[in-house]
Amino acid sequence: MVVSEKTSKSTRIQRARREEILQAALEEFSQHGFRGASINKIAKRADMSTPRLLYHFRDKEALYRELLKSTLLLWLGPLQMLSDTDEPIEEICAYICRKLEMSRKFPRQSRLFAGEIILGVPLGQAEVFEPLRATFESKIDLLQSWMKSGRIAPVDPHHLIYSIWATTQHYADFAAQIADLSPQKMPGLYTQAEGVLLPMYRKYLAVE
Amino acid sequence: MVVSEKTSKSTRIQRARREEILQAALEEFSQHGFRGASINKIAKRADMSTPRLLYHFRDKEALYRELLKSTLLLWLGPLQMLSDTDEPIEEICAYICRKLEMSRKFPRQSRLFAGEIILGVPLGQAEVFEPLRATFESKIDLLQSWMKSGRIAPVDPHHLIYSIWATTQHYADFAAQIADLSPQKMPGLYTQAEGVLLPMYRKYLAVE
DNA sequence: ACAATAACTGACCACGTGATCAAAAAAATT
DNA sequence: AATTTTTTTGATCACGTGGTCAGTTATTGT
Repeated sequence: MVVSEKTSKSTRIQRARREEILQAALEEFSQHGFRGASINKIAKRADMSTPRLLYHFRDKEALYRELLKSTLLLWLGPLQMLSDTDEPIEEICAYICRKLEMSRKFPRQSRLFAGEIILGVPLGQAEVFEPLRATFESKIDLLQSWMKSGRIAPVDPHHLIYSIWATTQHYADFAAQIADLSPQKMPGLYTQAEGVLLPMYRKYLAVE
Repeated sequence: MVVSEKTSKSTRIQRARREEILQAALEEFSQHGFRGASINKIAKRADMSTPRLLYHFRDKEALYRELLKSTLLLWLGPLQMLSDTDEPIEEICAYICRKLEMSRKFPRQSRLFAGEIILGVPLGQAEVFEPLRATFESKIDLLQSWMKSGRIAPVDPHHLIYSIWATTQHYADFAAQIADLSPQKMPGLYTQAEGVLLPMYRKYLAVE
């Protein structure tokens, strides 16, 4: 029987193999994008034959889709944690820190996500962004409420979030460039980044 | 005779065909990265046969390399224009505007460049960043001189530039995401972006 | 222990890939 | 007009791609 049909019962051996495959797939897809990646090479990386891989995942797209799904969840985590508080500026700073930590800890996932958006859309773009939309819009509302009550400076909330995404993800997505141009080596970079970004947003959002 | 050998004499027909090919190649490479792109499809896009394309460019890599070279030059332009002045903050704001305009006018080039850095490095990364390094470091020096003379607030100049790159390029590279999440449609977005970014950097760099 | 099912293998397929080459057509040079 | 050189074509190549399938081995529940 084919794996994907009986969704409920999944053997531990299934879970194990799938995990190995996903690990290898993350490496390949994040390095070459959907079209540039090869399931043969993914199989080789996971130390198994291609048919064996295809026994656990129906096809290339199913594998990619699953990987992207979990990545999106990971990506969304820090944003979901953003919640109402008395000190919204510190809450936003905490969000920035979480995003920076994501870049540091999961650079491949960040690049996979970036690749999916930058490169042409292999699977329907709506499907990818749909779960993001709801969370995003609720947080936009939250920011606006903070602005209306005068707890942070009034700023276009959409672009505020875009700029936070941009600056934080940049350290994972463009790591190669940054590594080449920075005198400091990678570990210290993230502390420096915090040192620049946090004061910037504190100043920007402070209401005098 | 093969085209690439006689570098000096290039027929007008050569220039014309090469331009057509480069145009099609930009489309393909920016959408799928180096490995994901196909010279057959590039040829089809340029409305010619594959051998014909390969008569004008030795191989896939030569085509990609040339495209990337000109893209890097384009990318570098705005940075090179950054020069010493009495009002360094306005100079930096002008740089931000130039970068935003690049994102608006040349999104495919921006994505090509991003793809080259994010995805694994097909050609030597050093080769790509080498011409960037010199300009970058000289501008770092310029920023530091402004800080020492107290004309802008003292901030890590490297990360300052990274953040500008990130926020401005983001609008081209992640256009799909932004288009999906923004209520406003594309033309107005860049004006809004300016409205957010310029005040932010003005506040951040202002010396009270 | 034994049947049933899950997990895996090796051979194989059609197709797209990047690339080559001899020969023909078109342009440029004389 | 004749000749050389540039440009283009069609056929062809070896190879890697995503994917299938019949048959074999391992694992599981009874």
